Amino acid sequence: MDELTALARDFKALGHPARLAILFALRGGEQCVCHLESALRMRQAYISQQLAVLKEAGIIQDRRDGWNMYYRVVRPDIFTLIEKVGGPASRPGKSSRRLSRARSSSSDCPCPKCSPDDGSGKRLPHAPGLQKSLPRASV
Amino acid sequence: MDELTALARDFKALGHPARLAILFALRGGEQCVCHLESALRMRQAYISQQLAVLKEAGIIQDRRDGWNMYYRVVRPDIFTLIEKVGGPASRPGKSSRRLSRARSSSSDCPCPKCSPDDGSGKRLPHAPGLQKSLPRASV
DNA sequence: GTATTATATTCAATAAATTGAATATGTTTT
DNA sequence: AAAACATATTCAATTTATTGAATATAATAC
Repeated sequence: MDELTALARDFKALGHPARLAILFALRGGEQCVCHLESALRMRQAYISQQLAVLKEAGIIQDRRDGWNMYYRVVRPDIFTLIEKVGGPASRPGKSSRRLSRARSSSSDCPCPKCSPDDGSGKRLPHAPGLQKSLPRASV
Repeated sequence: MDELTALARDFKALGHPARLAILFALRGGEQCVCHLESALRMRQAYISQQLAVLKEAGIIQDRRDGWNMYYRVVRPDIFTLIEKVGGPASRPGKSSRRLSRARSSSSDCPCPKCSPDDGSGKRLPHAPGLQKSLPRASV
Protein backbone atom coordinates (compact mmCIF):
# COMPACT_ATOMS: atom_id res chain seq x y z
CA MET A 1 0.00 0.00 0.00
CA ASP A 2 1.01 3.57 -0.62
CA GLU A 3 2.75 5.05 2.38
CA LEU A 4 0.51 8.07 2.57
CA THR A 5 -2.52 5.86 2.26
CA ALA A 6 -1.33 3.70 5.14
CA LEU A 7 -0.76 6.77 7.26
CA ALA A 8 -4.15 8.14 6.34
CA ARG A 9 -5.72 4.85 7.34
CA ASP A 10 -4.23 5.20 10.82
CA PHE A 11 -5.62 8.68 11.20
CA LYS A 12 -8.99 7.62 9.90
CA ALA A 13 -9.18 4.93 12.57
CA LEU A 14 -8.56 7.61 15.19
CA GLY A 15 -11.09 9.97 13.64
CA HIS A 16 -14.04 8.97 15.75
CA PRO A 17 -14.91 10.06 19.28
CA ALA A 18 -16.13 6.66 20.42
CA ARG A 19 -12.93 5.01 19.30
CA LEU A 20 -10.84 7.65 21.02
CA ALA A 21 -12.85 7.13 24.19
CA ILE A 22 -12.10 3.42 24.00
CA LEU A 23 -8.41 4.05 23.52
CA PHE A 24 -8.34 6.35 26.52
CA ALA A 25 -10.07 3.68 28.55
CA LEU A 26 -7.32 1.27 27.54
CA ARG A 27 -4.54 3.57 28.65
CA GLY A 28 -3.97 1.84 31.95
CA GLY A 29 -3.74 -1.57 30.32
CA GLU A 30 -6.01 -4.23 28.91
CA GLN A 31 -9.71 -4.23 29.69
CA CYS A 32 -12.57 -6.56 28.92
CA VAL A 33 -15.53 -5.47 26.84
CA CYS A 34 -17.88 -5.49 29.78
CA HIS A 35 -15.61 -3.06 31.56
CA LEU A 36 -15.69 -0.70 28.61
CA GLU A 37 -19.44 -1.09 28.52
CA SER A 38 -19.66 0.06 32.12
CA ALA A 39 -17.01 2.73 31.98
CA LEU A 40 -18.10 4.36 28.74
CA ARG A 41 -21.83 3.78 29.01
CA MET A 42 -22.16 2.48 25.50
CA ARG A 43 -24.05 -0.53 24.24
CA GLN A 44 -22.09 -3.75 23.96
CA ALA A 45 -22.66 -4.29 20.26
CA TYR A 46 -21.57 -0.77 19.51
CA ILE A 47 -18.35 -1.19 21.43
CA SER A 48 -17.66 -4.44 19.67
CA GLN A 49 -18.06 -2.72 16.35
CA GLN A 50 -15.64 0.05 17.20
CA LEU A 51 -13.19 -2.41 18.67
CA ALA A 52 -13.29 -4.27 15.39
CA VAL A 53 -12.32 -1.10 13.53
CA LEU A 54 -9.40 -0.46 15.86
CA LYS A 55 -8.29 -4.06 15.60
CA GLU A 56 -8.52 -4.01 11.82
CA ALA A 57 -6.31 -0.92 11.86
CA GLY A 58 -3.74 -2.79 13.93
CA ILE A 59 -4.02 -0.47 16.91
CA ILE A 60 -5.34 -2.98 19.41
CA GLN A 61 -5.24 -6.74 19.92
CA ASP A 62 -7.44 -9.06 21.88
CA ARG A 63 -7.01 -12.03 24.15
CA ARG A 64 -9.63 -14.40 25.41
CA ASP A 65 -9.81 -15.51 29.00
CA GLY A 66 -12.82 -17.68 29.66
CA TRP A 67 -15.90 -15.62 29.10
CA ASN A 68 -14.09 -12.39 28.65
CA MET A 69 -12.23 -10.80 25.78
CA TYR A 70 -9.47 -8.48 26.89
CA TYR A 71 -8.33 -5.75 24.57
CA ARG A 72 -5.08 -3.87 24.73
CA VAL A 73 -3.34 -1.15 22.73
CA VAL A 74 -0.36 -2.56 20.89
CA ARG A 75 0.97 0.76 19.70
CA PRO A 76 1.79 3.00 22.65
CA ASP A 77 2.89 5.78 20.28
CA ILE A 78 -0.82 6.26 19.74
CA PHE A 79 -1.09 7.91 23.14
CA THR A 80 1.78 10.33 22.71
CA LEU A 81 0.13 11.06 19.41
CA ILE A 82 -3.23 11.83 20.88
CA GLU A 83 -1.74 14.15 23.44
CA LYS A 84 0.15 15.89 20.68
CA VAL A 85 -2.92 16.95 18.81
CA GLY A 86 -5.40 17.49 21.55
CA GLY A 87 -3.25 19.36 23.98
CA PRO A 88 -3.92 18.10 27.54
CA ALA A 89 -6.26 15.20 26.74
CA SER A 90 -5.74 13.52 30.06
CA ARG A 91 -9.14 12.90 31.61
CA PRO A 92 -10.64 9.72 30.19
CA GLY A 93 -13.54 9.73 32.64
CA LYS A 94 -15.03 12.95 31.30
CA SER A 95 -16.58 11.33 28.20
CA SER A 96 -19.99 12.91 27.82
CA ARG A 97 -23.10 10.72 27.77
CA ARG A 98 -24.02 11.46 24.20
CA LEU A 99 -24.02 7.75 23.50
CA SER A 100 -26.70 5.36 24.52
CA ARG A 101 -26.69 3.88 27.97
CA ALA A 102 -25.96 0.26 28.75
CA ARG A 103 -24.99 -0.95 32.20
CA SER A 104 -26.27 1.13 35.05
CA SER A 105 -23.01 2.26 36.61
CA SER A 106 -19.28 2.12 36.30
CA SER A 107 -19.03 -0.25 39.25
CA ASP A 108 -21.21 -2.75 37.43
CA CYS A 109 -18.63 -4.73 35.51
CA PRO A 110 -18.76 -8.41 36.48
CA CYS A 111 -15.46 -9.54 35.05
CA PRO A 112 -12.92 -11.12 37.46
CA LYS A 113 -10.63 -8.16 36.93
CA CYS A 114 -13.18 -5.58 38.04
CA SER A 115 -15.01 -7.67 40.65
CA PRO A 116 -12.40 -10.09 42.01
CA ASP A 117 -14.93 -12.53 43.47
CA ASP A 118 -17.10 -10.87 46.11
CA GLY A 119 -18.66 -14.13 47.31
CA SER A 120 -22.25 -13.54 46.14
CA GLY A 121 -21.79 -15.30 42.86
CA LYS A 122 -25.19 -14.36 41.45
CA ARG A 123 -25.84 -11.13 39.55
CA LEU A 124 -29.33 -10.12 38.46
CA PRO A 125 -30.51 -12.72 35.95
CA HIS A 126 -32.34 -10.91 33.20
CA ALA A 127 -35.22 -12.07 31.00
CA PRO A 128 -34.73 -15.65 29.70
CA GLY A 129 -32.99 -15.28 26.40
CA LEU A 130 -35.21 -17.18 24.06
CA GLN A 131 -33.86 -16.57 20.61
CA LYS A 132 -35.95 -18.23 17.97
CA SER A 133 -34.30 -17.74 14.61
CA LEU A 134 -37.26 -16.41 12.72
CA PRO A 135 -36.75 -16.85 8.99
CA ARG A 136 -36.03 -13.69 7.07
CA ALA A 137 -37.92 -12.48 4.03
CA SER A 138 -36.43 -14.22 1.00
CA VAL A 139 -35.41 -10.94 -0.62
CA MET B 1 -17.98 20.80 21.31
CA ASP B 2 -17.05 17.65 23.14
CA GLU B 3 -13.33 17.35 23.61
CA LEU B 4 -13.10 13.89 22.14
CA THR B 5 -15.20 14.98 19.21
CA ALA B 6 -12.89 17.91 18.55
CA LEU B 7 -9.89 15.64 18.68
CA ALA B 8 -11.57 13.15 16.38
CA ARG B 9 -12.30 15.93 13.94
CA ASP B 10 -8.60 16.74 13.74
CA PHE B 11 -7.73 13.15 13.02
CA LYS B 12 -10.45 12.87 10.46
CA ALA B 13 -9.04 15.83 8.58
CA LEU B 14 -5.71 14.02 8.44
CA GLY B 15 -7.31 10.76 7.40
CA HIS B 16 -6.92 11.18 3.68
CA PRO B 17 -3.83 10.56 1.53
CA ALA B 18 -4.34 13.57 -0.69
CA ARG B 19 -4.58 15.89 2.28
CA LEU B 20 -1.48 14.37 3.82
CA ALA B 21 0.35 14.84 0.54
CA ILE B 22 -0.66 18.49 0.56
CA LEU B 23 0.55 18.93 4.11
CA PHE B 24 3.88 17.37 3.26
CA ALA B 25 4.19 19.73 0.32
CA LEU B 26 3.65 22.62 2.70
CA ARG B 27 6.38 21.51 5.06
CA GLY B 28 8.95 23.95 3.73
CA GLY B 29 6.58 26.88 4.03
CA GLU B 30 3.70 28.42 2.19
CA GLN B 31 2.94 27.43 -1.39
CA CYS B 32 0.47 28.59 -4.00
CA VAL B 33 -2.16 26.28 -5.41
CA CYS B 34 -0.50 26.15 -8.80
CA HIS B 35 2.65 24.89 -7.16
CA LEU B 36 0.76 22.11 -5.44
CA GLU B 37 -0.89 21.34 -8.73
CA SER B 38 2.50 20.85 -10.34
CA ALA B 39 4.20 19.13 -7.46
CA LEU B 40 1.45 16.67 -6.64
CA ARG B 41 0.04 16.17 -10.13
CA MET B 42 -3.53 16.62 -9.06
CA ARG B 43 -6.24 18.64 -10.73
CA GLN B 44 -6.69 22.18 -9.51
CA ALA B 45 -10.30 21.82 -8.43
CA TYR B 46 -9.48 18.71 -6.46
CA ILE B 47 -6.67 20.43 -4.62
CA SER B 48 -8.91 23.36 -3.82
CA GLN B 49 -11.47 21.02 -2.34
CA GLN B 50 -8.96 19.32 -0.10
CA LEU B 51 -7.46 22.63 0.91
CA ALA B 52 -10.93 23.73 1.94
CA VAL B 53 -11.21 20.71 4.24
CA LEU B 54 -7.87 21.43 5.86
CA LYS B 55 -8.75 25.07 6.25
CA GLU B 56 -12.12 24.24 7.75
CA ALA B 57 -10.31 22.04 10.26
CA GLY B 58 -8.07 24.97 11.19
CA ILE B 59 -4.90 23.26 10.05
CA ILE B 60 -3.97 25.67 7.29
CA GLN B 61 -4.61 29.29 6.43
CA ASP B 62 -4.43 31.18 3.17
CA ARG B 63 -3.18 34.50 1.96
CA ARG B 64 -3.79 36.15 -1.36
CA ASP B 65 -1.05 37.81 -3.34
CA GLY B 66 -2.26 39.07 -6.69
CA TRP B 67 -3.36 36.09 -8.72
CA ASN B 68 -2.09 33.52 -6.31
CA MET B 69 -3.40 32.07 -3.09
CA TYR B 70 -0.67 30.95 -0.76
CA TYR B 71 -1.45 28.30 1.83
CA ARG B 72 0.52 27.57 4.95
CA VAL B 73 0.25 25.18 7.89
CA VAL B 74 -0.64 27.06 11.04
CA ARG B 75 -0.15 24.13 13.39
CA PRO B 76 3.43 22.86 13.19
CA ASP B 77 2.64 20.15 15.74
CA ILE B 78 0.89 18.46 12.84
CA PHE B 79 4.24 17.51 11.37
CA THR B 80 5.75 16.01 14.50
CA LEU B 81 2.48 14.20 14.70
CA ILE B 82 2.66 12.75 11.23
CA GLU B 83 6.17 11.51 11.76
CA LYS B 84 5.09 9.91 15.02
CA VAL B 85 2.60 7.59 13.45
CA GLY B 86 4.09 6.91 10.08
CA GLY B 87 7.67 6.38 11.10
CA PRO B 88 10.03 8.00 8.57
CA ALA B 89 7.49 9.76 6.36
CA SER B 90 10.04 12.13 4.92
CA ARG B 91 9.86 11.88 1.15
CA PRO B 92 6.97 14.02 -0.05
CA GLY B 93 7.94 13.57 -3.71
CA LYS B 94 7.22 9.85 -3.65
CA SER B 95 3.44 10.29 -3.76
CA SER B 96 2.16 7.69 -6.22
CA ARG B 97 0.28 8.85 -9.29
CA ARG B 98 -3.00 7.30 -8.34
CA LEU B 99 -4.61 10.67 -8.70
CA SER B 100 -5.36 12.32 -11.97
CA ARG B 101 -2.73 14.37 -13.71
CA ALA B 102 -2.89 18.09 -14.19
CA ARG B 103 0.12 20.17 -15.19
CA SER B 104 2.70 18.41 -17.30
CA SER B 105 5.66 18.59 -14.95
CA SER B 106 6.81 19.74 -11.57
CA SER B 107 8.80 22.60 -13.13
CA ASP B 108 5.63 23.97 -14.68
CA CYS B 109 4.39 26.25 -11.92
CA PRO B 110 4.11 29.83 -13.19
CA CYS B 111 3.78 31.65 -9.88
CA PRO B 112 6.39 34.31 -9.05
CA LYS B 113 7.71 32.16 -6.24
CA CYS B 114 8.47 29.17 -8.46
CA SER B 115 9.41 31.03 -11.65
CA PRO B 116 10.86 34.34 -10.50
CA ASP B 117 10.36 36.12 -13.85
CA ASP B 118 12.20 34.36 -16.68
CA GLY B 119 11.53 37.08 -19.23
CA SER B 120 9.33 35.11 -21.69
CA GLY B 121 6.08 36.25 -20.20
CA LYS B 122 3.80 34.04 -22.32
CA ARG B 123 2.79 30.51 -21.32
CA LEU B 124 0.60 28.32 -23.54
CA PRO B 125 -2.82 29.97 -23.83
CA HIS B 126 -5.52 27.32 -23.72
CA ALA B 127 -8.97 27.23 -25.30
CA PRO B 128 -10.92 30.51 -24.93
CA GLY B 129 -13.00 30.19 -21.82
CA LEU B 130 -16.54 30.76 -23.02
CA GLN B 131 -18.77 29.99 -20.06
CA LYS B 132 -22.46 30.22 -20.84
CA SER B 133 -24.49 29.66 -17.68
CA LEU B 134 -26.99 27.14 -18.99
CA PRO B 135 -30.10 26.99 -16.80
CA ARG B 136 -30.48 23.87 -14.74
CA ALA B 137 -33.52 21.61 -14.54
CA SER B 138 -35.97 23.08 -12.04
CA VAL B 139 -35.90 20.01 -9.77
C1' DG C 1 -27.38 -32.16 26.91
C1' DT C 2 -29.69 -26.96 28.19
C1' DA C 3 -29.24 -22.45 30.09
C1' DT C 4 -26.52 -18.50 30.83
C1' DT C 5 -22.93 -15.21 30.00
C1' DA C 6 -19.81 -12.41 27.17
C1' DT C 7 -18.92 -10.95 22.92
C1' DA C 8 -19.31 -10.79 17.73
C1' DT C 9 -21.65 -10.36 13.45
C1' DT C 10 -25.24 -9.21 10.22
C1' DC C 11 -28.76 -6.26 8.46
C1' DA C 12 -30.66 -2.07 7.18
C1' DA C 13 -31.37 2.80 7.08
C1' DT C 14 -29.28 7.02 7.08
C1' DA C 15 -25.55 10.26 6.87
C1' DA C 16 -21.24 11.76 5.29
C1' DA C 17 -17.04 11.49 2.35
C1' DT C 18 -15.09 11.09 -2.19
C1' DT C 19 -14.30 12.87 -6.58
C1' DG C 20 -14.98 14.17 -11.56
C1' DA C 21 -17.12 17.62 -14.29
C1' DA C 22 -18.80 21.98 -15.01
C1' DT C 23 -19.01 26.56 -13.83
C1' DA C 24 -18.37 30.66 -10.94
C1' DT C 25 -15.44 34.27 -8.67
C1' DG C 26 -11.86 37.47 -8.12
C1' DT C 27 -7.55 39.65 -9.99
C1' DT C 28 -4.68 41.49 -13.38
C1' DT C 29 -3.62 42.91 -17.97
C1' DT C 30 -4.67 45.22 -22.01
C1' DA D 1 -14.68 47.64 -20.91
C1' DA D 2 -12.91 42.45 -22.34
C1' DA D 3 -9.65 38.75 -22.04
C1' DA D 4 -6.62 35.87 -19.46
C1' DC D 5 -5.30 33.78 -15.33
C1' DA D 6 -5.55 31.54 -10.65
C1' DT D 7 -8.51 29.67 -7.70
C1' DA D 8 -13.13 28.44 -5.61
C1' DT D 9 -17.66 26.53 -5.63
C1' DT D 10 -21.54 23.76 -7.07
C1' DC D 11 -23.57 19.61 -8.73
C1' DA D 12 -24.20 14.88 -9.01
C1' DA D 13 -22.98 10.11 -8.76
C1' DT D 14 -20.85 6.80 -6.14
C1' DT D 15 -18.77 4.89 -2.24
C1' DT D 16 -17.99 4.49 2.53
C1' DA D 17 -19.02 5.36 7.48
C1' DT D 18 -22.25 5.46 11.17
C1' DT D 19 -25.29 3.26 14.24
C1' DG D 20 -29.48 0.89 16.17
C1' DA D 21 -31.65 -3.47 16.16
C1' DA D 22 -31.62 -8.18 15.85
C1' DT D 23 -29.27 -12.30 15.95
C1' DA D 24 -25.25 -15.41 16.05
C1' DT D 25 -21.17 -17.51 18.27
C1' DA D 26 -18.24 -19.24 21.80
C1' DA D 27 -17.34 -20.36 26.55
C1' DT D 28 -18.92 -21.81 30.89
C1' DA D 29 -22.24 -23.49 34.46
C1' DC D 30 -25.64 -26.67 35.57
